[in-house]
Amino acid sequence: MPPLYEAIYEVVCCIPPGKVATYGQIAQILGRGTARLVGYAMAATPGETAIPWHRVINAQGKVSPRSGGKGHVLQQALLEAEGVCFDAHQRVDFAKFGWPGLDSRKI
DNA sequence: CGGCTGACTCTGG
DNA sequence: TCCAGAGCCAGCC
Repeated sequence: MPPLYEAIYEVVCCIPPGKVATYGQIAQILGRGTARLVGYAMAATPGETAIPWHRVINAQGKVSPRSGGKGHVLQQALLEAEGVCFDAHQRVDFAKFGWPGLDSRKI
């Protein structure tokens, strides 16, 4: 596992249940890479690990429709199971469920 | 070393 | 508010 990817996973693991973070936020916390890299790093996730990849969404507050898979549906289900609510447009309210990890920066 | 690919983000219409 | 186009970086042939 590449260092950068591992760092991304580590930050994602710091996201508490019931909260969500954006790709750009993760990249900003790391201080390295861009939002895309974070997304691509997620795509490279084995899935067998305990990485809460479902807590990472795009800047629009919606889950990313990954290539040909139904993972976004599972992602929504996992988030709802943690208490994250979606609106009629399948959007998450960052004011309520946004991860203030960058703002607090107490990690 | 060069080129291709990918779960994003921003700006303009 | 929604759609389309351009820019970007790391990893892997």
